[in-house]
Amino acid sequence: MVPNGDRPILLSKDCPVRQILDLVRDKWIPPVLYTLCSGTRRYNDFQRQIPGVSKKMLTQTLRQLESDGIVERTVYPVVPPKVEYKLTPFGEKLIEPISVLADWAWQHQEELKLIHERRTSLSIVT
Amino acid sequence: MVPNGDRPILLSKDCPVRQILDLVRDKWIPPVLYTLCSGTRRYNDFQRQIPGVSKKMLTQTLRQLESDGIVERTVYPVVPPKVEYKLTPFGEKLIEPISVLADWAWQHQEELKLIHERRTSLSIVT
DNA sequence: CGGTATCCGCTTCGATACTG
DNA sequence: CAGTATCGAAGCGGATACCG
Repeated sequence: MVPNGDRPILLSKDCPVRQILDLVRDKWIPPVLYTLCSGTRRYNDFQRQIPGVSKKMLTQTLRQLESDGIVERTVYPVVPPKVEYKLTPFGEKLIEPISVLADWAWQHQEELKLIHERRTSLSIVT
Repeated sequence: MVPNGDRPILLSKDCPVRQILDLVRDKWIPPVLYTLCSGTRRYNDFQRQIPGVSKKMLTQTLRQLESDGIVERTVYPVVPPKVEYKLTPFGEKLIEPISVLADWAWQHQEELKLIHERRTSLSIVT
């Protein structure tokens, strides 16, 4: 982030920082990754553990992560259908830096709480 | 991120992780913070250094960051107008974890590049 | 120079209904 | 159980014009 050295700009589509931020920008990707941290999950597990996610968005997110090589999808040919999702090795590596962000957030939750409260109180006025 | 211990869920609005992710989700916040890393900046500096940002979004982003206590805005009563922006102490602290994310992205740019290329080639097909 | 104001397209996302 | 299909509202964000 800090412009040490002579790295290219953060803003072009070719910039890796831009690319990882784009991953995080996806509303449901962090919740899904979080759910997958502790192991293999089934479709319904996500629906129960992630409050407010619709089937549409859940499927869309899982498909995206699958085609990104972050999540592996396994279909068992049984009735009723059984589908399992788990992190790929790359997916597990991706957890690391996000964890750092998460840890920092927990350590500074008081400041973040202030920001959030100020934002919501403003949006009520407007 | 990793659900070690018995931390509350990442998904509620009260969760600090959710809150910092919401900051990063804002399209123009990372570019603006990046620009501010190396010191005080004026309005026009952002417009020149951040390709593609409109005045509307730039102003909106700066106002947001100001009311969040992340950026400090100083107006000099001169003609022509002169306005300076800089990070607050909290803003500078906020740079740390994002830097970690950025460093990770640079170290894994090959994998990220693959993801990005796959995504864009798919969107052309669709 | 450093903004506001307005219009509007486009994506995002939630709700609902249906399926193998 | 694990999806797919369709619709429509909301709002993000770009373009343009104007202002103190």
